[in-house]
Amino acid sequence: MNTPIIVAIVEDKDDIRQSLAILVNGADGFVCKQTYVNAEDALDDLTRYPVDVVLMDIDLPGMNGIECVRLLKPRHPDMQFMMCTIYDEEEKVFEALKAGANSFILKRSSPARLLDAIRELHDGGSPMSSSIARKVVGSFFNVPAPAEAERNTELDVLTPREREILGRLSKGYSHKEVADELFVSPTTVRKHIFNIYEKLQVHTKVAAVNKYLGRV
Amino acid sequence: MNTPIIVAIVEDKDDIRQSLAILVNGADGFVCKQTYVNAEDALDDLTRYPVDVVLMDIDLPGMNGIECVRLLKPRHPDMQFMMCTIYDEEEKVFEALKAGANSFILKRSSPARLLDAIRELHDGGSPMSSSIARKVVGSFFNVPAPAEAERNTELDVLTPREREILGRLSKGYSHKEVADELFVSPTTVRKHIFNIYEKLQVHTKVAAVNKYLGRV
DNA sequence: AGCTCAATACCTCATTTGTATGATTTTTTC
DNA sequence: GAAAAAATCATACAAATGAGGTATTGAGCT
Repeated sequence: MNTPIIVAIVEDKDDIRQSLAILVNGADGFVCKQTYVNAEDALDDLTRYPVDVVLMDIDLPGMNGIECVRLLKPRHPDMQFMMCTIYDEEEKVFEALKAGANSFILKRSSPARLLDAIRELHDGGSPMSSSIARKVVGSFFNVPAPAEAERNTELDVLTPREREILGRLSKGYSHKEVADELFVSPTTVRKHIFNIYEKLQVHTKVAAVNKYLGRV
Repeated sequence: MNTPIIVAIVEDKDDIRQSLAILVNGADGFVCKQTYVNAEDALDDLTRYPVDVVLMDIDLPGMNGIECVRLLKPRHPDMQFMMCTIYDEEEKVFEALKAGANSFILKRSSPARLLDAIRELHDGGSPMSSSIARKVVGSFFNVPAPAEAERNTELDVLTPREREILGRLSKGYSHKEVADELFVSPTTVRKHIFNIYEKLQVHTKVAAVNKYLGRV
């Protein structure tokens, strides 16, 4: 390794901060000489002496980690911020990303994964714990978030064919359009739809589609 | 051991497809019995026989992988799609995620990383190669709420009354039910709905509701 | 004072849809 | 191989819907 990646750590809990520092310093290609127990100290010091990567705890006494990033990022756009948190709270994730954080990982990640992540971050990537990535992807693109295992079990009572038809109804297709696309008679489609209504306990397309898209 | 994760592979190149299948089947807790050389076959078969996780190549002959996801995802919201690609092209990433893809990894990922990713995906995460995550994060605050802004402008052409009525349609109400609730005649409601259709350029309730709920 | 637009309301017509009943053929499952 | 489930199609009727046009009222703007 030629020049090592210079890392700073902002974390109020002594044991975690020291473990992280030991981990980073013990690994080849990484150096951590700057650690801070609060955001105010970090802000002051990192403004003057920037580093490559900052591991930033979110929940800090006084100013929180997100606010600290918001202030530091504009001053040193090249400095990469990796938010470290215990919980993948949705709001915090977005707030942090908007503030300019580049990466977001859960503290329960393995040491090896953490070091990988630091390197990826330094190389221009945005490593994220996958559960956090799900939130980002889901909300940003308005994708129906299935996530939970206990989602619409109601739809399980539908047959594959019924789901197929319902999928097309959800796009605003008429009976006839569905029939044409599936190469069956409109009567058949209507029969299927009728069966779907019975199973889902609804009486209109919109209501059925709402259930289908989990909008109930 | 618990139930294995059922995986399907859509990939036109024989060697890659077979390697992937061997990798998946060779690992503990994974099973892959369904592989497809094109999107059309996958679409047809997976509609009827859904699996847990689909590894989807983007560049396929005929229909591409993104289009395939767009069609399959609404039918089986629980099915998880992992896009596999060689390049991290920005547009494709967004397009795929908007289409409903849950995960996005580069083909050069290691076998171990791939298997990890499949498991994380199945557990509700959205594993992404960090270079791809960077693009997602980047656009996150570059373009402040693009989807919402776009959706809103479309709905802005509607009058408050029209939005009120559309909101009730989105709950599956009939003309008459809306009329009763708003204390106006059904004819009026129909006129409003007609105007809404004209403004939103649609011809059915479901299509209008889709626009209203930003599911276009 | 004149203009525009939203909201209200009615009429007509053709089409779509929801409901019901019944039947045949595949496919799945036991 | 029999039973159950799914998919197919037909006919029929009443209600809901989509597409046109027309008209009155009141609010807001110039």
